[in-house]
Order: sequence, then structure tokens, then C-alpha cells
Amino acid sequence: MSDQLSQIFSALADPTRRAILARLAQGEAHVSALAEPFLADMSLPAVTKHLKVLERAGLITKVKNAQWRSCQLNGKPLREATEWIETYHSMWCESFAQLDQYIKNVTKEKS
Amino acid sequence: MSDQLSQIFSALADPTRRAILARLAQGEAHVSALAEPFLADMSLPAVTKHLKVLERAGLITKVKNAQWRSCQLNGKPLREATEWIETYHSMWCESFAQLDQYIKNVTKEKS
DNA sequence: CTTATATTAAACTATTTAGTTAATTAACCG
DNA sequence: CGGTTAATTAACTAAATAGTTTAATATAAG
Repeated sequence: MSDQLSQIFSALADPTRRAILARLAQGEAHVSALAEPFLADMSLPAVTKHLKVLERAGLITKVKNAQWRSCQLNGKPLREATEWIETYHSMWCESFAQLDQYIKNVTKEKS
Repeated sequence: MSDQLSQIFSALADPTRRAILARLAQGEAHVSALAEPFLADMSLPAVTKHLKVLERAGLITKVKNAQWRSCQLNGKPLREATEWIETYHSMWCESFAQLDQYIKNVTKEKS
């Protein structure tokens, strides 16, 4: 699972991490601010770990600013993820593969 | 990790499963045909498990046809995945959040 | 210099995941 | 019926994941 695309999708496969990204879509924020909504459910080191997953996937970058780490969202990996999906999704929807197959099945059954 | 969106992204976070989906985008296929390109690297039960992950995520459906199980791609979950990404990706790119933040930082430093 | 704040690291545990081999089910075919 | 093909299930193992608590680091501020 070491390829970039797998890491991106894997990072997105967690509600906490998606919520963090949603928050960052409104602008950068430091770790404590990002962690605050989750501290009822999990510890701060747990959030740190989620941030590390997002960082390894390239979805966020951290900028050191005094004792704070300001996190910001990185659009490129998200684009790569949608591009992968769109390639095959559109192939499926627009290539009439489904219809082709349907016709094949019908003709096979008739013979 | 039981929510639908997490299951979809988690299913996509594996190169074997993405390859299976890519194959299915060209039309339906039964299990042995799908497994064939991977049998040098893994056993048939391993492929069966990957298909089960895809099925649980709603990405494929299996249709029983004699002793074959014909698998076909299901577009809807892929659409849900892209929709989630696009919501936050476009928010990030078009809302000038980055510029806003930049201005805030600059003015803060000046004071 | 000491103390408080922000964040990460270390060490550990429980659960999930991805794979294995061997056995089982189910349908077809001579 | 008996054998073959297609696919799954069972039982197991190794590695990864998500969380915990405690300890460490680094910067700021009195």
C-alpha cells in the first residue's frame, strides 16, 4: 500500500480525517484548533497521528510558527484522487459498456 | 469506520482493487477472469476477499449465472466519493481562503 | 532560569486487514 | 452417479491501524 494514490484514498477513509480536511478547506489552522472538536472522543496524540497520516499522503503541509504548527490543505492529491475516479467512472457511464454487455448477454441467451 | 463514505475510500485504497475496478469499467466479468492477472501474485481466495470489500462498499454487484459470478461496476458510490472531494477541493481553490490567510498573517506580523 | 503552552515521541494494546492453505459448496457435463 | 470447474468458507498468521498513557522537546513569557 505504499503508492501515492493508495495513501491518499486511505487517508480519506476516516471520518475524523475528512472532518479535519473540511475544516482546513476554510483556511489554515494550528493543531490545537484542529483537535478541539475531537477532544471529547480522543486524545491529542491521536489527532497528531491523524495529521501525520494526512501529511504523509501529501494532503496537508505543516508550517512551523513559534510553538504552533499551522496546517494547510494541499489541493493536488485531492485532484489526483478525483482524476483516478473520473477516468473509470466516466468510462463506465459514457462508453455504453453496460449496453454492450447487455446485448452480448441477450444474444448469448438466444443462441 | 462503518460509514459508507469511509468504506468506499477504504476500498479504493488498494492497487489490486483499483485494477479490478478499472477492468470492470470496460464491462462485466466473472471472478476467474478478474482474478487471472493477479494469480501470479496472490491466491484466488485473496481475490475473492478483495471482491467482497468492493461489494460491501457498494462499488460492485455480483450476479449469479450458472457456476459463474458475474461482477459489474456500480457508478453511484464512485460519484459519492468524487462529490465529497469536489465539495472541499473547490472550496479550497475558489474561496480565496489561502489568500485571506496570507493577508491575516502579513497584517499580524506588522502589528 | 523557571514555568507554562503546544506539539510530538515512545511504548504499549486491541482490532482490522491482507494474505495463506485446506476444505466445502454448487453447478455443469459425460 | 462421479468428476470437473467456479467460487467461497474456515482457520490461521503477520503486519498495519487507531487508540491509549506517560515522557520528551521546543518556544514563549514572566
